[in-house]
Amino acid sequence: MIADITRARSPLVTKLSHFVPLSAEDVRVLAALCLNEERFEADTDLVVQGDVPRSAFVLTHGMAFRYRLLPDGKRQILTFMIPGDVFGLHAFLLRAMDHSIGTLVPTRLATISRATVLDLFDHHPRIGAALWWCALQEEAISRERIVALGRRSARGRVAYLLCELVWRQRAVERGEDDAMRLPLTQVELADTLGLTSVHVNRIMRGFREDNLITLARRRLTLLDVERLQEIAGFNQDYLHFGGAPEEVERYLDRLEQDHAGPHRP
Amino acid sequence: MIADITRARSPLVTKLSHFVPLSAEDVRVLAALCLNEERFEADTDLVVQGDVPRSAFVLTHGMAFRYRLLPDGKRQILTFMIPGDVFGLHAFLLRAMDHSIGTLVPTRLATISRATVLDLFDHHPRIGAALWWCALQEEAISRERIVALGRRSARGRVAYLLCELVWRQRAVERGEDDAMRLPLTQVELADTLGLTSVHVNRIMRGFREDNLITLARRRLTLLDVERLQEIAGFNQDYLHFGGAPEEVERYLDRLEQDHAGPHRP
DNA sequence: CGCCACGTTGAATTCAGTCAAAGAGCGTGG
DNA sequence: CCACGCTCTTTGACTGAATTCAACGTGGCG
Repeated sequence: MIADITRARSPLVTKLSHFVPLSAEDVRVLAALCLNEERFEADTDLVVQGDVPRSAFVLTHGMAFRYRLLPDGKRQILTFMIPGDVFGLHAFLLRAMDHSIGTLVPTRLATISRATVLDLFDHHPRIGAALWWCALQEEAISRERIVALGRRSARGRVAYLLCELVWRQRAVERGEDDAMRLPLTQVELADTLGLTSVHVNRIMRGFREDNLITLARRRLTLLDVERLQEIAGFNQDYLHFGGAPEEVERYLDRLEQDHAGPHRP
Repeated sequence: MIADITRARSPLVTKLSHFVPLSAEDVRVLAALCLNEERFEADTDLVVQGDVPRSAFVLTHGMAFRYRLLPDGKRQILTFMIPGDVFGLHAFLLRAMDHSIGTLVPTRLATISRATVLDLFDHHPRIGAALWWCALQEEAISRERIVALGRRSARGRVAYLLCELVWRQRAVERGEDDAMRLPLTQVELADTLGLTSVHVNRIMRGFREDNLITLARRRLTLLDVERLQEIAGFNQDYLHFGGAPEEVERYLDRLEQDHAGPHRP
């Protein structure tokens, strides 16, 4: 039974495990969360600027992105969401979304009701901590994006984005470490990095000519991660994959025990 | 007594009140939080990249900024913190800070221990909600920065930053609506907006020549907010000052009552 | 008074954007 | 099966916004 769950380990579980070690019970609870998936086609808006946020979601398959449309028609892509990413955990406090979320490819979401979110925080401290952690990581990713847009060259920005996506992918998927599906057009890369698609194209060509990447049929492979990270000034520390400090571990153990009584009588 | 507290209304209370209506009790609790201030000089690092985060802080006086230093010596300023801003609420989950925080002017902080943070969330639901809200606002500010850096012209970026700072200031301070202390050098503005200080200088001169701003002895006044917002494509909605949806209000009322028993027997 | 950090200005340079057109890949339907 | 049309990619020539470099002001403070 446990073996089954482990084999079928969802991206969510894999990701959260990087932050906080989860109990078998936690894994079971998380697996249950993802049972009711809803499917969406590619190029569909999941959430639109101005909507009232309702529940939280886990992205279980596919890929999506947050974006803002400006009055003059320009678009800025804020972040990409890959399997295992959670969003809208506390957004229900807001009156209106300040950005939209759209799919890049056919995508599946599991909805988490507000009640479930509150229950997770109340009764599953390790999951609660891990979810907080996801929020922290997302903030860190935003900060890194600001750094990239503010102070990196166009080449550096492209290299940085490729590195980030591959590192995040690594954290939720077994197997191929330096390759991934990249269902992004050059227009989308440009709208993410504050560049034009023409310029992105020239930079990608450069990378291909220098044997740093291959990109065929929407598959990206980083041939020389070292060199790319150097170009990007990339350091994966900001993703904070690497567990909690001792102190937090101890704290969570204590909470776990406090809950053990009522929950396993 | 209550009148006294109201008169001395701290920036923190003023800011949180924009999000969730606070009870007199809440105001008292928040006032108590800010009693033990620690003072720091200008140009001092409060937190350094790599530090293990320990507790949370409220900035009560002065001004600070989050920043990242890059290997090549460049600096990117991430956000500015003004009185009433809270930081580090959940950062203690992390092993290491991925950025630093420094003061711009003499600044005072009140420390909130981890235990206090947890107590606030457990026993003062309205404060807890308001603090969550602060986190949401901060995320929204980061997203807006990404939009500015990615898709706005240099002129638009400068205008946007001035608007944001003045709007945030308005939310914590009575009186002058379109003016504020701006203790930033042009180098700092440049490091915030992904520009060079030379270019920032030329843009500010332009704004002055067009009678859009005055800037004398570190005091900034926006003479034509409308026009500046137009240049920036600025819309204050992303700051989410404006209260919670009905639904959340009702939910908080319920929680409040649940807590009324144990706390006021 | 004179230092020093910050602000201001000009001229040359460059990185990235704009515009325009051609090529490649892919699904669809004749 | 191939031709068509669509979207995305690629390429070149030109333009322009912002940077770089370098010098000169200036105002606050010891």
